[in-house]
Amino acid sequence: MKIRVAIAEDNDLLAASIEEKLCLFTDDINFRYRASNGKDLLRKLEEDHVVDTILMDIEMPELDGIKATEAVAQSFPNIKVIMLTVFDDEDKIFRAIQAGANGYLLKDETPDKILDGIKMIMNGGAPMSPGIASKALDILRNPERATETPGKDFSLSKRENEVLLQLSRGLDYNKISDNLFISPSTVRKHIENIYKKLQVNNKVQAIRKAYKHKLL
Amino acid sequence: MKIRVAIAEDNDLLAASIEEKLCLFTDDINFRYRASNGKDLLRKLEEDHVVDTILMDIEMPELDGIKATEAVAQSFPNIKVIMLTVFDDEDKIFRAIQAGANGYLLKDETPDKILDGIKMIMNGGAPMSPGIASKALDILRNPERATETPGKDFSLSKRENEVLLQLSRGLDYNKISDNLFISPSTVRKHIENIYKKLQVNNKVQAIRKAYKHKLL
DNA sequence: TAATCAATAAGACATTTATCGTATTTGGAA
DNA sequence: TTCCAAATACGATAAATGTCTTATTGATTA
Repeated sequence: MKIRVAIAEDNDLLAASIEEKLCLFTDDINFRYRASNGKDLLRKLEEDHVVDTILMDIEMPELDGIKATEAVAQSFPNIKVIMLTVFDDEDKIFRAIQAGANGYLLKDETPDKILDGIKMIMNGGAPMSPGIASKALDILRNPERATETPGKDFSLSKRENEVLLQLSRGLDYNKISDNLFISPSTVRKHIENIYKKLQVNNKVQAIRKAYKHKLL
Repeated sequence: MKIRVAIAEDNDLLAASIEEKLCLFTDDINFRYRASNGKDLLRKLEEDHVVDTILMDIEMPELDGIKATEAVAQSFPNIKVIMLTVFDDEDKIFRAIQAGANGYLLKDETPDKILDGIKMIMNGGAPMSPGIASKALDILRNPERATETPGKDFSLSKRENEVLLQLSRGLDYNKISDNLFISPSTVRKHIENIYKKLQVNNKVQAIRKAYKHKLL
């Protein structure tokens, strides 16, 4: 079966050229659609998420490739993301991988290398341009660098932390309000504020994020 | 302020005697109520959870002290539980502590020791009869023993595990159904079955339990 | 002193969840 | 081959949750 691919790239010419080259090169690939930015991509995925791999540019208006990758990994864990970009600095690589990218190729890669990458990623591999791979290893050698993500400060208030703790125990609003001696309305408001601060919109996501950032 | 105490004990005479002795002995204690079994206790707590400490017997009809302790720790994490019982075998001690008991006293303890225990527990201590304490240490010395709880087999099916994984990522039913290519109804049914098998009744509890037992 | 912020509380509304019951299909075990 | 568990699916209903708005109080700070 053909591998279904989508591409997120704001430069029309470049997107068309990649698409064209890949299609000329093989017929193992089924190009589903192209999005011109992260927001566009997410919108299209909501309608038609039946895609195996996304070629993702980093620099895009509206919503950049890293944030988009984060959203894709969150909502569609089955979809593999290959960053396809001109940037090769450690920071970008690191952040892309943290966001959930499964591969990282440079745009000057030849079409057959890109095709290899797509196939590799479908087999659970992690395609990377040579330069990228070694930088990735550099990052791995310095675990302090990798440890800088957690411990982020969302400045939850004391009360919010208490509520969060109770939330994480699986209690509902009423039980929490009983335990903290405040009204259910207040519990709701606290939770609403917690969601805003953590940028999530349900309990499980809040707890996950809190764990990840060592708030729990 | 007086310490509010409840007692769960199926033997009328014994319960009355403990209550009487403690009240005679001091006026630091405010006896709220007595329950004659675990179910009764939980019912009374639902109405009036404003209790600081519960003296809990292990052997009780309807719902035993260990299960009741589990339920209390789950729903009212603020309430401290002191097991007050004649059993001193390692297994009971271990399971009581696992269930969330904060102290473990033998029934032949003198009233003033019990009173000490109640005060100690309110200060974050862990009152234990001497024999119990050393057995508790024995258990701690054998971590394998302590590790026997997890890894329990809830025999979730393959599909149920997949659903559980998605649940743990904070996805809602629709997203999960998209990702697994099944209808939302089916996702709901799977989750219903997961809840039954894990004996929980919401997402967060399911995820907690799954983590605890290494299903995730 | 005025401006903020944390904590409290409530109402309204749409959406999501949790719990039932019921039913069909399918692959493997007895 | 019959039986069963697992996976699929739908409907109904009540409860819980998520989102928004508005408002009061007390503490802190600019």
